[in-house]
Amino acid sequence: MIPDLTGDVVGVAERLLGSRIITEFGDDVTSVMLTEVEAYQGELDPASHAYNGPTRRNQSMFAAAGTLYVYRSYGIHWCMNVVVATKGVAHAVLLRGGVPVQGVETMASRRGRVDHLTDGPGKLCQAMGVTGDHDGSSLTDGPVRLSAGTLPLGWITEATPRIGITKAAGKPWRFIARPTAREAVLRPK
DNA sequence: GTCGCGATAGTCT
DNA sequence: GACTATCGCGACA
Repeated sequence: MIPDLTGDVVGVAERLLGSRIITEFGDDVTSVMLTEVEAYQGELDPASHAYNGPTRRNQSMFAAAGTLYVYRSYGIHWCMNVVVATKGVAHAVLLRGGVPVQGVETMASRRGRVDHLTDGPGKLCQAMGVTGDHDGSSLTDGPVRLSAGTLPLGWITEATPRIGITKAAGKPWRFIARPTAREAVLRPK
């Protein structure tokens, strides 16, 4: 079941915390619970790739809600976004990180290490095997799927300024989920 | 734990 | 030709 992607992209981003991303390539199945996302308001948002209108790179951002947008960052990393809003409106939620739920060994194999598997946008894509080949695919019935979910009890969410950008950096459109101190024992290392 | 820095290549101007 | 929605490593605390 795909989460509700209607309404303002900022609200959608916050609601996506706790949802699961699932990838399935042959026998390799991985899933991650989202704990860090950012909202981008397309052509209204100077920090968005879509601010200057459609280009070759960002065209799938203009597709309908539930489309996957994958782009290359710094020439070497892949980053994935969930496209929100209607066709022609380039709102999207950048998936920055999560905690491994399923397929940990597969992710460790892809990453070449056993820790810090999914705690950054580039790492998340590498661990889950997502590349530019999947740009524009459907999150409902493609190899990369989005499934509704909720955060564990005792987890809190907070809004902070976005990271790693130079324009409109002050908008509190980055959402992070984390255990409260009492639940910190559950926190992955 | 935090901070600084270099690598790297696709995309846009 | 410049820029980038990052990562991983080493230094230091």
